[in-house]
Amino acid sequence: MDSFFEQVYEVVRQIPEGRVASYGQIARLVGAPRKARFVGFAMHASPGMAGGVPCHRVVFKDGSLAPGFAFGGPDIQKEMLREEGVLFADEHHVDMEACAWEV
DNA sequence: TTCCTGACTTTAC
DNA sequence: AGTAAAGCCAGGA
Repeated sequence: MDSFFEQVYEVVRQIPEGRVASYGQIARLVGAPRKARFVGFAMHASPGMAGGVPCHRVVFKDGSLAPGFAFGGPDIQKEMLREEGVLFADEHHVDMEACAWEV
């Protein structure tokens, strides 16, 4: 697959544990800062962790999660990230300052 | 081909 | 700080 989605998957796949990246950040890494929306769509269509795509490490630019489209609830995703060592600024906001994925 | 939709981002109130 | 509207690009019908 040479589609834009594959590029997103490869980038997301490189996100280490305890680290989170925003959609715009990933979009910029693939060379398309305007396609942030498609990054999210790619996550939705992604095979998940089974395919090496930890979509739970992908959050909004402000660190908030996706309510209603997460793994059965943003609380689950939050707990998963917390288990990996991701710090939280709020109950539904990740501390991007401390856990922002740096290339 | 055109029209519609979408895990986003930014700006404005 | 929180909510609302506009802009953006690619894919599906």
